[in-house]
Amino acid sequence: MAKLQAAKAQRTRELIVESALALFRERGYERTTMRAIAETAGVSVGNAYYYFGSKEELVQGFYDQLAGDHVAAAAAPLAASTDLAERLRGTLLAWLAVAEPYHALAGRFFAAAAQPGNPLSPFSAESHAPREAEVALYREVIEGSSVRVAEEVRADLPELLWLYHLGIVLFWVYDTSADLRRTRALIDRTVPMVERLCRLSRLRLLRPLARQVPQLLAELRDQDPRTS
Amino acid sequence: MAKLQAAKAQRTRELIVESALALFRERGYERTTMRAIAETAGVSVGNAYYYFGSKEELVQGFYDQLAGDHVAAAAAPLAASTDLAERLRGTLLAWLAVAEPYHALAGRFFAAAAQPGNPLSPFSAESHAPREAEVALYREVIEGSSVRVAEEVRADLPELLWLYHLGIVLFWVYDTSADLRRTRALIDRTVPMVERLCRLSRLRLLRPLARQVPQLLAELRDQDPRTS
DNA sequence: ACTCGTTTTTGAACACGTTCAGGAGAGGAA
DNA sequence: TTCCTCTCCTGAACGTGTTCAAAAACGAGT
Repeated sequence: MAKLQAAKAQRTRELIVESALALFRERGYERTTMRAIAETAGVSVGNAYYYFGSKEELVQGFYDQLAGDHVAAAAAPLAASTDLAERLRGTLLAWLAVAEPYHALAGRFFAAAAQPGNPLSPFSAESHAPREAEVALYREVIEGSSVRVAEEVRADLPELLWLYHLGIVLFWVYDTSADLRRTRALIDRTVPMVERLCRLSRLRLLRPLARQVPQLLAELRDQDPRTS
Repeated sequence: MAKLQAAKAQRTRELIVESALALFRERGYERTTMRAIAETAGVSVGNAYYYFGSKEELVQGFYDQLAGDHVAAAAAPLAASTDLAERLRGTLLAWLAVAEPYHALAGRFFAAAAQPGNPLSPFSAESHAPREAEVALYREVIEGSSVRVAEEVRADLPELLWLYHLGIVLFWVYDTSADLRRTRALIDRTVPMVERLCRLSRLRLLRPLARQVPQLLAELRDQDPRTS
């Protein structure tokens, strides 16, 4: 059966990503060699390149894993409350916990992602899967809450929250404060603002503004070459 | 005389930077090898490494040259008007013209600079010289204008304008529109806003806000490891 | 069981950034 | 001139990311 072979290939692939991430965490990105990754995974260098086009492409595997871990870690806070602010805060803090071991690597990864057209960009076609996972998570954050948002923004709100999440991540990348105090402060300060914005979106006064949101998003989407 | 030797060394140094930049423009950063740079400059690879610690350090030379060219190119518009908006616009457009040949490289350079702690960051100690040249240029933009700004921000305004300049540059890096139409539009749209802010800074009503500016700048300065 | 095409794996080879032990040359002191 | 020292320069060698031709493993059809 072809199933068995495919499963073994999948396992090899995972083994390589796992080895890479472990070594990255241990020694950092630059000081981890492809030879070391291959050896740790018990495969040849060439085999690693069969699955991943480059060393940087291994980071894509990191994104996938991180998104998965985030969804799993957010389950507890999401089960605990229907208050939008609490759900949002819990989800962001869950990400912080999950990403913590990679904080030292984040600068290197972010720098690569910052390059226009780089596949590691969270907006790239290559990042489609983890991006959709995150957006779906934020959809869950909203839909499981007691807040009702304006019709005009409902469809786009999950994506907007994900962009907000990206903003927090950007701050986190540069945050060298002990125990990420400054990032936590940013979350605590901004989550209530976001929640209030969601609530107020239904106010008649703000409807015209709300109506502009999808347009703005559409315009932004035209700028980068993301497929989805 | 030691002067002669030093002059020759300086010339070699320049030769290497010039060769590097020419090749970077021609083939891009990655596809330019240190061997090619050395050969074009007529020196050995080791000699290039005598002057520059790494390939990336050559980019520092690019910053220096760019800042110098920018100051030179801004002289004409600065001589032509005392209107702050025109002076600012002229200075920004001069930068656009000077930087144009490097637009394709900018993404790569920016990505490196985005890495926390990277010497290529415009805020780093290593970028001190070009940063000061740019800040001085914006001081000239203000002081040669007819606008009088509030006492509270006068000292910091050149640096603030430089930060505004950096914002434009960031946009420019990602701008793929024909003839940089979108960046030009951004300049045209924001220059009047900046000018108005400068004028209004003397309004009694805005003084308390103006007073917070130096504090905010000081706080920001604490965040990054820049020396000056 | 044999064959054939496909997927997976190997490891040597290559190109490039970087290092280093040492050589060449200039300037100053005797 | 001769010697010393310091700056400038050389090119071979090393480590690392990446490629590639060939082998091995696998699955399906006969």
